[in-house]
Amino acid sequence: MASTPTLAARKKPGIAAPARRDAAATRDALTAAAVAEFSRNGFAGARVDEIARAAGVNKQLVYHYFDSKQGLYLVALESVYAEIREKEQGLSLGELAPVEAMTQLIGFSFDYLAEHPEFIALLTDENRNQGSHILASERLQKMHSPFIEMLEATLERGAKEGVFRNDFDAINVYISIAGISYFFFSNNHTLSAIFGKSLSLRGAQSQRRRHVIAFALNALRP
Amino acid sequence: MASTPTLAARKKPGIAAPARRDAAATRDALTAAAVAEFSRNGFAGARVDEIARAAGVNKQLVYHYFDSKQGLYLVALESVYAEIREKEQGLSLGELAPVEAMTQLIGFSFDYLAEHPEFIALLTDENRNQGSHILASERLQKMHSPFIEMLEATLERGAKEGVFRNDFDAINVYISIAGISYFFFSNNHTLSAIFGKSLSLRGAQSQRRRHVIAFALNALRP
Amino acid sequence: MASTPTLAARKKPGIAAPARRDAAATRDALTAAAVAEFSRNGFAGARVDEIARAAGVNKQLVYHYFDSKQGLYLVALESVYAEIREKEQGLSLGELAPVEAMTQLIGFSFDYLAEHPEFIALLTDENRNQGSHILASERLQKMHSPFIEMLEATLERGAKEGVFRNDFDAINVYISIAGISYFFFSNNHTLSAIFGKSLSLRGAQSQRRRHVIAFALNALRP
Amino acid sequence: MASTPTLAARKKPGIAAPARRDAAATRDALTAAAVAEFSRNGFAGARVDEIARAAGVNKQLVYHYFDSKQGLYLVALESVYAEIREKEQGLSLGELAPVEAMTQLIGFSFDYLAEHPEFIALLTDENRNQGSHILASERLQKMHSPFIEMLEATLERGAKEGVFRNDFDAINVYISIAGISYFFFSNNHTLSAIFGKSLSLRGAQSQRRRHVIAFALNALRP
DNA sequence: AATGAATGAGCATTCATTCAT
DNA sequence: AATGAATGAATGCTCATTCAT
Repeated sequence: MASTPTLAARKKPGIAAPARRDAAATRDALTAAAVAEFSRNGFAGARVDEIARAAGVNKQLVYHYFDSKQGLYLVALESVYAEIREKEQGLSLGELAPVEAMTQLIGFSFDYLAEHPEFIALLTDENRNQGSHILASERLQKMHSPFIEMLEATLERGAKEGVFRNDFDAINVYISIAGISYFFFSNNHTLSAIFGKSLSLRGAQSQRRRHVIAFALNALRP
Repeated sequence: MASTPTLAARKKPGIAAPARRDAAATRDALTAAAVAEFSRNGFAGARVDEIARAAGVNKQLVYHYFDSKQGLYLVALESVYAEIREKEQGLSLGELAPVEAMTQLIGFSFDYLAEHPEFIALLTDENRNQGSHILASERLQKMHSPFIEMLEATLERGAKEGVFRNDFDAINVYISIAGISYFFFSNNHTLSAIFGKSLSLRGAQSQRRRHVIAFALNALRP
Repeated sequence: MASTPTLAARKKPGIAAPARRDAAATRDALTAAAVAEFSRNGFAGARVDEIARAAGVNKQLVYHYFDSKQGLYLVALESVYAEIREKEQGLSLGELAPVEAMTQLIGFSFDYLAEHPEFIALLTDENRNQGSHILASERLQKMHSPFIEMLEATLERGAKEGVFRNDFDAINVYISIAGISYFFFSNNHTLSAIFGKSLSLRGAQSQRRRHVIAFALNALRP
Repeated sequence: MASTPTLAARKKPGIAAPARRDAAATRDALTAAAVAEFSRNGFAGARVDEIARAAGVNKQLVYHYFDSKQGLYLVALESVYAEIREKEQGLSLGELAPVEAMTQLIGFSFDYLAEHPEFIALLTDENRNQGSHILASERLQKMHSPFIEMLEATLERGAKEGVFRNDFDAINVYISIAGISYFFFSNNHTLSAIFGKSLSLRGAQSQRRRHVIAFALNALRP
C-alpha cells in the first residue's frame, strides 16, 4: 500500500507541499472512506458522493481510479480481506500445546471480529450479493487463509495426543468456531432486542468471549 | 400473517376469485412481495415499484396501506418473525429425555434457517439498520420466543440428570447453537468461495447438519 | 332541498339514525370544507382528500356531486360571492346624508374583508387563474353587486350637494376604496415583515380602519 | 441578480457563448425561470421540471444550487425584491416641491406594478404562505426600502408648508397609496369581470393612473 | 492529478380520478 | 346516496456517471 511519490510531486523541490497529493495517497484515502461508507450502509445504501467527501477529493476521482462504484467496492472488500489475512499471518502457535493453540485460535477469531465491525459488515453485504465480487476477483481468490491450515494442524496434533476428537473435519470446526463469535457480533442488535439486554456492553462482550472458548473447547473434547 | 377471508369474500362460495380483491388480500400480497424483495435486496436496494409489480397491484397501495417504504418493511419484518414464532410454538419436546430434546431444538434451529433464507436476509438487514425497526415495533417486542424458555428448561433438566454442564447460561447457549447454524447459511457464499467448494449443495448441507448437532451436544456435555 | 329518506334507511324502524345524510347536507358540507381548504392553500395546493375528510364524507362524492376538483372550486367561489352579495343587500343607506352613507360604504368594505379572509384568499387565487372561473360561470356573471350602484348613487348625491368631487367615476372610486382596505389584509404578512411590526393585531386593525375612512373621505372632498 | 461574468467567461472575447456555461450564469438562468414559473403558478402550482426546462438546464442543478424547490423560491423572491429596491434607490426627488415629489412617488408605485406583474404575483403567493420566506430570509429582512423614508420626508415637508395634512402617518399613507395601485393590478381579472369591461387595456390603465394620482393627492390635502 | 459543471435515469411519494358494489 | 379499492400520471428529489478543462 505504500506509495511512490510521483514525479510531479517531486519536480519542484523546496517548494511548499503541493496542493495535489500523489495518486497512491488518493487511492488509499478513497479506499478507506469506501470501507467505512460501504460497511455503514451496504453497497446499495452507500453514496459515492459521501465517499469522495470523506476522502477529501473530487468525486470524479472515484471513476478515474476505480471505474465505478462496483470497482471501488471490490477494492474495499479486498482491503479488509488483506488486513485480516495479514493479522492471521502474525499468529504464532509455535510450540504451544494443542489446547493452548486452539484457545489462541478461538480467541483470535473472537477478538478480530470484535475490533473490526467493518469486516463483518462488508462480508455480510457480500453474501447478500451472493459473493459475486469475491468470485470475480482473482486477488481475493488467491488470498488463502493460513487460519484454516493452522486449525487443521492443531486439530490433528490434538487428536493424536488424545485431547481432541478426531471425527470433526477442519472446515466444519472452522465454521462452528467462527459462527459462535460472528453471529454474536453480526446479530448483536436483534439479539439485544430479543433478550431485552444490551449485548454490546463491554461486560457482555468479555463474558461472551469466555463462553465461546469454553463452549468450543468442550465441543472438541473426545 | 395470513388474513382471515372477509365475509364478503366468502359469500359467493364456488365462484372463482373476484377481479376485485379485498383489502386484506391486497395487504397480504404486498407483504409477501415485500418479504421477497427486501430479503433479496435489503431495505436500501429494494424497489417499491418491484414490490407492487410482484404483488400485482398499483404502487400507490403501498402508501395507502403501509404509509411508506419503511412501514412496509416493518410489516415484512413482523411477518417473518410471526412465522418463526408460530413454528416454535409447534415444538413439542414433551416427554423427551434432555439429550433428545436438545437434539430437537438444535435440529429445528438448523432446519428453519435452511428453509427460510428470507428470515436470515431480513434479520441481517435489520442488524445493519441497528435494529431500529425491532425496537420501534411494539408488536415485535411482544413476540417473545418460546424457544429460549424451552432451551432453558431442557438445559436445567439435563444438568439435574448430569448429562449437561450446569455452568452455561441459556442465552449464551442459544447464541452458540443459533450461531453455528446461522453463520453457515448467512455466509454460505463467502465460505464456499474461501474453501473452494460449494456449501449450498444438498450433501454439504446435511453433512453440516450432522456436525452441528454433534458439535453442540458435545459442547454441552459435562 | 329536503331529502326523502331512502327505503333502505326506513326499512328498519326503531333502529338508530341512518348513517347517510341527505344530499343537500353533503353538498353543503363539501362546499364549506372546500372554501376552507381552497382559501388556505389555493387551487393547486388544496387536496381533494383533505376536503372530503373535513366534510366527513367519502372522496368519491366530490366527483359525484361536482364532477371534478375544478367543479368544486367553482361552487366554492360562487358560495363566497353569494355571501358577500347577500350582505351587501343588507346595507340600507336609506335617508343618510352622503358623507354618512359613504362612511357606511367604506366601513362595510373594510369590515367585510376583516371578517372574511377566505373571500380574499379565493379572490386572490381566482386572479392568478386569470379569472377563468368567474368568466366561465353564468351564475357568477349574474350576481351583480348592488354595492357599485349604491356607491354611484351616493357619489352623485354628494356631488349635487357639493360635498363630493364630481370628476371621479364610480368604478375608480370603488377600486380605490376597496384597494385601501383589501391591500391591507391581502398583504398583511409582507407589510408586517417590511415595517417590522404586526399589522394583524386588533389595535393595528382598528387604527387602520380609521385611517381608511379618513383617507377616502378626504379624497372625495371637492 | 445579474451575475458578474467570470474571468473564464471573458477570456475569449468575441467568441460565441460557450457550450458550457459558468455556474453563475446557470444560477441566474434558473432564478429567472423560477421567477416566471412561480409568478405564473404560485409555489404549489409551479413545476421544478418546467423551471429547469425553461432555464435550459438539467433539473438536478436546481437541487445542486438551491437545495430544494423552497430554496429556489426564496431566491426568486429575493431577486424580485432586490430589483424593486434598486429602482427605488433611483428615485431622485431632489429639489421638488412636496406635491411634485408626492406625484413622483405615487406614479412610481403605479408604474412599477404595471411593469412587473411577477412582483405582484410573488408577493401575493408569499402572503398566502403567511410571509414565511420573507421572515426566514436575513437578506430580505435587511433590504430596507428607501421608499417609506422618502414618503415620510415628503409628507413632513408638505405638512410644514401647509399643503398636506399632518395627521396621517407614513405607514398608513404608504399602504393606501400602494393599495390603490396594487389592487387594480392584482385583482384586474375579477374587477374586469364584475364591471364587464376590460381593465387591462392600455386606455383603462392610463385612465386609472390619472385617477390614482388625483385621488391620493386629494386625500393628502389638509 | 484533479476539479467543477452537468446529465439521464431512476426513486419514493402524491394526487386527482375512476371502478365496482 | 355512499363507500372502499384501485389506478396512471405526475412530482420533488437523488444518484451514479460523464464532460470539459
